Amino acid sequence: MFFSKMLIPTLREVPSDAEAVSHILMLRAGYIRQLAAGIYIYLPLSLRVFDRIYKILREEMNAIGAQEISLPILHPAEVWQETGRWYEIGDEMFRLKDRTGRDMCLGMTHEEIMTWLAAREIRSYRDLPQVWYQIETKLRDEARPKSGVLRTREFIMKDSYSFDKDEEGLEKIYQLHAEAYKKIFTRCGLKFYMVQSDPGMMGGATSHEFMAPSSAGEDEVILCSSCGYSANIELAKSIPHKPENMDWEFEEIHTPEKRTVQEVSNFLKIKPEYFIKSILVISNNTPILTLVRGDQELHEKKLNRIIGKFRPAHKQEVKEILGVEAGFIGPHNQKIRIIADSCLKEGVFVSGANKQHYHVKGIRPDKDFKAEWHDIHIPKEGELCVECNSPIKIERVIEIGNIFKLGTKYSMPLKAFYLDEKGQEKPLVMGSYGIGPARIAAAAIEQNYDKDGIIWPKSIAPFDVEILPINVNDIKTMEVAEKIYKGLKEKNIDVLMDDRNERAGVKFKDADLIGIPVHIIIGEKNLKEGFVEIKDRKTREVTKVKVEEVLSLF
RNA sequence: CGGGGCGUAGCGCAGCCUGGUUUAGCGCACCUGCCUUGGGAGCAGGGGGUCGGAGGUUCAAAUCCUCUCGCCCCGACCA
Repeated sequence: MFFSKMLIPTLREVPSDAEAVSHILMLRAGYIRQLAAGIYIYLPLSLRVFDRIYKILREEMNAIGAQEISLPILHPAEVWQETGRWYEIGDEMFRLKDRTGRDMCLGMTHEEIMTWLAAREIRSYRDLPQVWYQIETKLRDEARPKSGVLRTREFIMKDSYSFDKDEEGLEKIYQLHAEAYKKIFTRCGLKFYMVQSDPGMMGGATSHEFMAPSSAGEDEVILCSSCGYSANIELAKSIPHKPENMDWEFEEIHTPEKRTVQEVSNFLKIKPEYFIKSILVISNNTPILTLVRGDQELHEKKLNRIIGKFRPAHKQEVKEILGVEAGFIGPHNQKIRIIADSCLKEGVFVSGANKQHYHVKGIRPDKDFKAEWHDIHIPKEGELCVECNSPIKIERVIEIGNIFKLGTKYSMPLKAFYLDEKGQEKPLVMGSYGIGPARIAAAAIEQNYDKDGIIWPKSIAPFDVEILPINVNDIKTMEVAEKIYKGLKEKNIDVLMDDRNERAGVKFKDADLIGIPVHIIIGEKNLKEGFVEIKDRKTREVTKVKVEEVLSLF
C-alpha cells in the first residue's frame, strides 16, 4: 500500500477534547474521527488493525469448536419482553418503532436472540453442546461515553454463547473460553489479568473478567502476587491490618462539636482505626445501620449485594430514626438492623454515643452491639489477601473481555428446551462470553507508546513494515524502495510505502506516530555505499543493512 | 442525571472581563510560485469565518442578558 493512496490524516496538534493516550494517538495518527459523543468513524488504518484482531479471534474461537454466525442488530421487542429485560433495562437501550408502530430495539447484547435461535434449532441432547459466536455491532446509549474508543455507544463485540445439557458441560466450555481468551490476549500482545468479577444482581452465576492494566482504565482489581488471588475491586475481599488491641473500659466522653472521625480522632488523640464509622442507609424504606472502621470507606457495591438498592439517609432522617444528630450515632443500644464490616468483629473501639456531643470509648462488638458481619469496605493497597494473608496490590485496568455462566436464565423464559436421553424436556444451560476488539486496540496503545506515538505489538499492527524513501525524486532511491516493496509483498508481508513528496522530518514523525513496528529507511547517502537502514520502532535501534540482504531478513 | 469546563477557519488558540480602532486576529494545515530534501524547512503571494443556535438589551454585540444545542472532564450509571 502506498501512503499517498491511503487516507491517513495525521494531526500535528493534540485535539482539545481528547485526554486518554489512546484517544489522542488514534486521533493524531489518523486512525479515527469522532462523529458524536461515543460514536466513531474508523479510518483505513484502524480497519487493518481490527482485521488482524478479528483473525486472531476467529482462529481461537474456531479452535474451541465455536461456529461463527451473524445476528441482526435490529430486534423486535417481544423477545426482550419475554425475558423481562425490555422492562428491566432503562435508558441504556436504544428503542424505536417501525412504520407500523411495532416496538423495536437496537441490540446491546445478544443473549435473547441467540437463545431464540437455540429454542428453535436445538431439540436433542445429541445436538449438544453448541457454541455460536459473532463479531457484530452493539449499541448502548451510555450515560457517559468517554476516553475515545474505550467507552462508546456503538461498538463491535465478539460475543459467543454456549448451550449445554448441564452444569458440567457449561463448566467445560467455560474453561475452554477462559483458555481461548488467554491465548487471544497474549497473541494480541497485551498484558492482562483474569479476575473474579461481579456476576451482578442475578446471583448464583460465576463470571470472570479479563483486564488489561492501564491508567486509562475505569476498573480496579486487587491482585495477590503470592497466591494469585485476583478480583475486581467491586467484590474483592481483603483483610485490613489489625491495630494493637486496647483495653479500654466502656466510658462516655464529652466531644463537643466533634462529628467526623477525623475531628474526634484529633480531639481524643486516638487513631481512626480505633473508630467505628456508623452510616445510616435506607433500603426499601427500612433504615439499616452500616458500620465500617474509621480508616475505611463503605463499599457501596458490596453493600448493595447484601441489602439491595439503598441510599444514604438524610440528616433529618437520622435524627428522626435514631434520635440523635449524625456525627454522634453509634451501634450500641440500636434496635435496627446492623451490618458491620468483618474487621470490626474483634477489638475495642470508639464510636458515637447516640447522645449529642458525646462519644463512647471501649465499645466491644457482640457485647455492646450485635451485627451481621460482611466484608463491606473498599480494599486498600497493602491490606492482606483473604486467601493467603500476603499484602495485596491494586491496579487500574481496562476491561477487555468477560466470561459469564448464565445457567438457565434465558433458556427458561424463551423456552429453549431439549430432550435428554430419557426423553425428558430440560432447559439449555448457557454461558456468554464477550471481547471488545476496539478495547484491545486501545489497550494495546495504552500499554505501548512513547512520546512520539504508537508502538503496535507486531501481531495487530496495521502493517508489518513501513518503507521510507527519503527523497522520492531520486531515481536510485525509488528503484531500491520499489524493489524492496515488491520483495516483501511476495513474502506476504504487509508493507506501507511512504511515497509522499515530503521532507524527511515529516516522514519520520508520521512513521513514529502511526507506530508500524519496523521502518526501512532509504536515504541517498547510505545508498551510495549500498546500504539501507532498518529501524525498530520500539527500541529505536537502527541497523545498516546491505540492499541485497534486506529481503532475507524477513 | 448531579458537579465543573469549553464552543471564534480543517487543527490548536487569542480577542470577551471593561460593547465601538477589528474590514474578527495569530500559529499550523491548505492552494500558487521559487527554493529545499536525514527529524514536522525558508521566502513571496493567496483562499477559507452566518464568532454553536435562537431570542433580547443597545445607536452599536464574538463581547452584556435569557433560553437552547453540542462536546470534554469528575461523580452516579454501565444486564
